[in-house]
Amino acid sequence: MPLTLEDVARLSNVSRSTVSRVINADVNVKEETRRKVLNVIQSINFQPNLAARGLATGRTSVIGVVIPAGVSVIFSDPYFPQFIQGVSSACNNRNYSVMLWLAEPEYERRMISRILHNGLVDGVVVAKTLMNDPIVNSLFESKMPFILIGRHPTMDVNYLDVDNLQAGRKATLHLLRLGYKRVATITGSQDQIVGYDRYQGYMEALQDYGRPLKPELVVEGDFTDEGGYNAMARLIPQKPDAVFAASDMMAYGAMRAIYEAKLRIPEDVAVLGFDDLPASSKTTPPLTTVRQPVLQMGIKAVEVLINLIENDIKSTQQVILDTELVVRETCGASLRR
Amino acid sequence: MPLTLEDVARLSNVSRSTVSRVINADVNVKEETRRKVLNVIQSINFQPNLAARGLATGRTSVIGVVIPAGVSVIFSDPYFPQFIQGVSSACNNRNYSVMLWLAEPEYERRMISRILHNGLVDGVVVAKTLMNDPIVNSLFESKMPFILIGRHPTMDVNYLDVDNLQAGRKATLHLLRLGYKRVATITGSQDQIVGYDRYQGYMEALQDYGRPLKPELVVEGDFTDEGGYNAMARLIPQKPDAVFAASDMMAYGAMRAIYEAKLRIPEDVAVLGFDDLPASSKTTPPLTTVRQPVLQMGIKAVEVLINLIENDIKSTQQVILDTELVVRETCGASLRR
DNA sequence: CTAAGATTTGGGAGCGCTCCCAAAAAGTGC
DNA sequence: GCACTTTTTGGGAGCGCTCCCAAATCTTAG
Repeated sequence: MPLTLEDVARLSNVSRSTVSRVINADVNVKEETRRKVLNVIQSINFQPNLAARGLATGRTSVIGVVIPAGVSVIFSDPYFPQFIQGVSSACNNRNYSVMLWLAEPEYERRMISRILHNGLVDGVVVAKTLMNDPIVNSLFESKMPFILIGRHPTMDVNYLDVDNLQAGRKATLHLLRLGYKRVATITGSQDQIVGYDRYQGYMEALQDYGRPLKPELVVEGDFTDEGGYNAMARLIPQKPDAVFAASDMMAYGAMRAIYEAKLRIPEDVAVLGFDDLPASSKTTPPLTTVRQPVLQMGIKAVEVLINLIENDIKSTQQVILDTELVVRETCGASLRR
Repeated sequence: MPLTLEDVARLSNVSRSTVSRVINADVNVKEETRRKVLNVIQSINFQPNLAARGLATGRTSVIGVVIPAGVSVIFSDPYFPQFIQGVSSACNNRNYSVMLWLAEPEYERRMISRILHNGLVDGVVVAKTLMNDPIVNSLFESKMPFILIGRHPTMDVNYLDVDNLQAGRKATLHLLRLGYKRVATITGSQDQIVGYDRYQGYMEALQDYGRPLKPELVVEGDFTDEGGYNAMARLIPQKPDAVFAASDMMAYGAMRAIYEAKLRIPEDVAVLGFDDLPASSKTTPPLTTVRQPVLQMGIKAVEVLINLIENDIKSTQQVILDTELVVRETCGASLRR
């Protein structure tokens, strides 16, 4: 039922091969012929069958996006929709399609097999890398092009990241410069590289300022609202005057905990987040935070990946994007100067 | 480089055909042979090439998910991640893969072409239907199996929905029963069917109670926080004592507007939302809302769709899932009885 | 006008799988 | 042990495309 190259060939009095050349923009076609064929293609709205093309070329023009994050995170964090939006947009642009895999532990092995051996995709974007992700190891051993979002601490792989360490440092320094004495942090999960890096940045900032690291002012969260709330509840008895939360979601939770303890923001406790989610400009008071270019990360990741695929590049590439400190009210900057 | 059926055949001393039978669980294979072949498959971790299979069978075991909603919505609404999670989970379960398309106006025509004519997918789930979506029309005219999330007002198509009208009615009745006299509503976009239906439910509830519809108590929102805030700002001068927002996001915005007007919730204005987002149990006070089984919707939609595909069903199917009124604090139920 | 070269076109082979039909093997009854 | 049926297996054809090589056509210079 669907149309084939052969149909187009017949209708335009040329051969299958010539039609194929026209479709693939081969230069060796007489202008007149090209026009004739293009007309036919247009008029019957012909689209080549991608399975057949994939079989013949070994390429599918599909890239896979793997989201290893657990269920809880993807539910509540706008990071992923935004990232996927970027990926999707870049793919549309380059005429690729997006295959989405959410890693569920039960299916993980099967999923990896499919990705690697089934010939479904030309390359893979791994959104949010865990410290020891089996997918990354499998990809590394295969010859499938892939790019991680978030640097990898040990392997020499393609990745795209923001400089979380510098960003964490920048955020913490901002609080220290404002004169806070007991700057606490709610870290992200330490099995995620971003969580680890932002915490390192916190520690470096303390060092820059010649302040000792006080373990009682460090609590590990899990990037969720809930986690931020619980962490802050544990932090409050330690009387911090400022807290750097490694995600906006955790900052929201922390703010709730602070209010429930009848403390004021930023007068009693200043808060600084990370992500600049859309809601962060609308908290009371508006949240000071570090903005990540999430959409651009999706776009850029795809561009790098497609470049890798199409030009068969072997050397690894690392891309670092900038973050930006967005100063609003919760850090108390307007009060303190 | 990748392994083929022929390789497996050679290694297990049978023919290509027999291996194919084993892989496709054909009954006409001697048990002994099957075991032998399976062993080889296991030991070399063979995975059939899906492009080749797709070409031979005309099926890809991939379903497409189309999200026509505009950029702004997908950014901030946890509905989509959760829905996709359901879709993905059901697909993993049935050994399908998910192709994701976010509709961007510039690429819409091309996207539709790819979906319909490229042979990439066996069927399509359209998440959130707009009133006059070109994608729906194209799908309807093609023979591609598809299912809409959200009923279609005029066409006889497969869909899965919650009974938004009843839910809107149930929500409004809840407020009326609590004795509120001026029950306002912030509707969803009226070019989305859900927005329209929930508003119909609101009107029916008023009718049930013999109350006239007061146009000054109805403002159209766009399902976003921002839209809810603006709508509520316009509503406040009309002195409503309760408001039914057609989404939780809008309810959040409305609550901000109410607080900024120095009014109390629920004493001065009661609020009722729709969706039961994770954050809704944590607003101050916690939001009374209508819960939709979003995850189940994703799962169920895929199950219906795969059934349609695999059994080549022609008659249309409509599935309606139940909603649940989640009574918390913002409706003032605990105060009023 | 012709030979050599450049441009353009056509058709075979093959990508890895499934489907179908026919051949081979195994089973059955007398 | 033979004829016949049933089960199991093998191999050809073909899905719709690309790639390659050779054939056809057009150019150009002598």
